[in-house]
Amino acid sequence: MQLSETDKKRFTDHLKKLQLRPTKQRQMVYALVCANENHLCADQIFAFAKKILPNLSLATVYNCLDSLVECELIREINFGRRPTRYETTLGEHAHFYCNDRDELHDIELPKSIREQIISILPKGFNLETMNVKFTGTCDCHD
Amino acid sequence: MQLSETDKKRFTDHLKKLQLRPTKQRQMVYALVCANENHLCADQIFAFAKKILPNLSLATVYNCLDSLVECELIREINFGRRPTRYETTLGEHAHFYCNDRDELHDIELPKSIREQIISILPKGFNLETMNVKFTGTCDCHD
DNA sequence: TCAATAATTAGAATAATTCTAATTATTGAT
DNA sequence: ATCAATAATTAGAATTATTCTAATTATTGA
Repeated sequence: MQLSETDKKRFTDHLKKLQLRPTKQRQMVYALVCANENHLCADQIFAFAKKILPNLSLATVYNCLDSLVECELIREINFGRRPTRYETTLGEHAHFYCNDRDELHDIELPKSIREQIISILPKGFNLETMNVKFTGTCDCHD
Repeated sequence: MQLSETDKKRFTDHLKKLQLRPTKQRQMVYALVCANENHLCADQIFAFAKKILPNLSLATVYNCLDSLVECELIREINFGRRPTRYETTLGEHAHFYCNDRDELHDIELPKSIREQIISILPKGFNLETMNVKFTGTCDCHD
């Protein structure tokens, strides 16, 4: 639940760039997103964080997540109508959503393929984000 | 707002395969999804359809959409936390969501690229759907 | 035409998220 | 360190999209 020195620096630096304050709530939320492979959603983060910051409000978790996304420390992942999940913004990859187990898996996306995908965009489309998403079932039992 | 002969046949055939009944509500909803390039969402479909079927209920629109998806006449498109939109299942393509105008655009996705993307999935992942999604802004004024 | 079954309806309920207004914390300037 | 200005947090209400429920109506095959 603690940030490494590197992540702590990343945390303060990214926030500072947008003049956002490094509050303990934001740090807690960021630490939880970093610590979990499992791509937590807001209410899971709230449940965990509440144990350590008992006065924490769910609205604050949403606010924190929004500002962490804004300064690009974390990214949103949406699948269908399921609640938004979050991950740290380290490296590009695709996502696989397992219907059976309601779980997300990261899938490595080679840079060359990523570039090919982006190249299909015609003129006049100004790209901000690109996502590759799979759904299905999987044999993983982690 | 009327289905072509081809689409009408597609409609009854697909439903029949799953023993679903070709009701006038389902046909209306299907016709609206087919007729609109604009990838309507449930409440837009409801608003249009209500003019023609005044007793129509929003729940029915959701039910119809669900059964049309189930028998693969239409497909859901989700972007972030926005309401689900729908399109007919004709051909594979990617989607571009324009943040400025809250609009979806179809982007042609060459088969070869699609195959390459699918090939990144490791063993143990049993694919059901694959989606390529872009966000950004665009110059389109349609 | 009738019974069985499926679909529709209206409205209530839910889930995730956003908003609001009051309180508290953080910041940079003194 | 202190203070004013500003930003963030909080609790709870509100909203949005969607789903559920139970009663009514339509469709189907015999």
